[in-house]
Amino acid sequence: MQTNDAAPILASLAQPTRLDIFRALVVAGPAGMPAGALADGLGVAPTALSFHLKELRFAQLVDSEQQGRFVIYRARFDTMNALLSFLTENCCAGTARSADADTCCPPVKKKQGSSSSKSTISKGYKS
Amino acid sequence: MQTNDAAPILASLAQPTRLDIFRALVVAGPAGMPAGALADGLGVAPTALSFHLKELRFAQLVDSEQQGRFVIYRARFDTMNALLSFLTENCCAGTARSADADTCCPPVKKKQGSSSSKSTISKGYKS
DNA sequence: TCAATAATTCAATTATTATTGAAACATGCA
DNA sequence: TGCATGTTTCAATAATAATTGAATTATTGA
Repeated sequence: MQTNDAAPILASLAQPTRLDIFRALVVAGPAGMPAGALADGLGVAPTALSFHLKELRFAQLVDSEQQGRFVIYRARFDTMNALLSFLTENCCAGTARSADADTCCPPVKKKQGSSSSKSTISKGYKS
Repeated sequence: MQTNDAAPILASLAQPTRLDIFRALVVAGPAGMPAGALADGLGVAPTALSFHLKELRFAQLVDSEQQGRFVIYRARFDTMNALLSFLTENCCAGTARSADADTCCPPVKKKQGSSSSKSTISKGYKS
């Protein structure tokens, strides 16, 4: 994944209603939920819900499947996993990962002076 | 963390330039980088960079510190960790976490029929 | 003090997103 | 067929965000 793939996915999660929708679908798990149950549960107007679900589907964060007159929505864990990997992939650059619950690396007491690591964008500057 | 805390943080990452800035700062680690080096490395106009850094600072994703005539920016790992925890906290609802690299849970072959889990928003519907 | 460098603020423009209500489409059942 | 339910589309409006260039502030060194 790259910046330009990740940004639209993040954008679709960056809206309270959509974030709530996605989280509800994560909790619902593989069984998914029909649109109406989401609307009722979250107190969102059907029109607004449809709009947000469309955004989430476009970002590949959810799947939908028609079941009778319901449309069942499911969270796409594969996309979420790819996003999380992308967000954490440079997190531990050069440092060991904490044994603790932290997913991204904590600030580490570093020793100064070793010249810039693998960054392609670091640029010399004199302090 | 709650939806309304997470959404603005996600929003500040949901913009390609800002995502690149943040990732560059993650790679730079605790030493951080001055604004100008980011501008040069990423090819962003100083004005635009300032705008985006302000957004990131507002979202508490970066810190800044004046050092001489440079302003050094650093990624805030604490905020990123909190965000990642929030995004993954319901991921494995009821299912064992994969031993693999997946941070969020993969879809699991589920058995149907057990009534809705701990969701507060699930709502009965007949398929 | 003056000039040069680093960074930010301001104002104007453009582009994108979210919300609403009305209408339309689709499915299931009497 | 015809009505009720579930969901989506459309059009209009309101709100937010991003980009640009010019001007401003702050720091350093000649």
